[in-house]
Amino acid sequence: MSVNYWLLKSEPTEFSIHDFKRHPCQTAAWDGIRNYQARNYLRDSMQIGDLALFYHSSCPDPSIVGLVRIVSEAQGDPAALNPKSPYYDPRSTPENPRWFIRYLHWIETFKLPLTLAEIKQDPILSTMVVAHIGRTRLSISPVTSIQYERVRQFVL
DNA sequence: GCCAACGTTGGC
DNA sequence: GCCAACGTTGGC
Repeated sequence: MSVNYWLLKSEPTEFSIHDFKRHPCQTAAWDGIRNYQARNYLRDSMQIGDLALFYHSSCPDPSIVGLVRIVSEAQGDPAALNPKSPYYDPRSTPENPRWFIRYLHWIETFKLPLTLAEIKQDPILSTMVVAHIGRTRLSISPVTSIQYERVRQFVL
């Protein structure tokens, strides 16, 4: 079983890579996914041990800023069951969850973040899903091993 | 704050 | 099942 690579988007004002590093056990639930394609990646395609590039969006300089690891199976998102949560969804039940979370573990904050502008300029990285207008809404996207290795060359 | 892109909803 | 209207995302 090989390791898959992913890219996960987070707004740094909500939860940044720096918040992640300071989080207890450097482990946090990845929750609030309310997009079906992202849900399917999270629930069906991710495997424990997979690596994910951590991307800061909706900020002055959108960038890949670090690396995290998927450390749990998919679990029902409890926020979907809480009527007071902005992520509440009455169609989700404990027996039949509609939305899911994964626990992630912080691995690394890159010394040199890789900006979206740089991603778009690179012939290999410009093929990444995140670089394409219209796919920017996808909060979880797959990354190839070639793309991942290319990112590593920049952030070293 | 603008707006392109596109997912979701709901009437038919 | 089509598709118009609407809502959301997110770069700029």
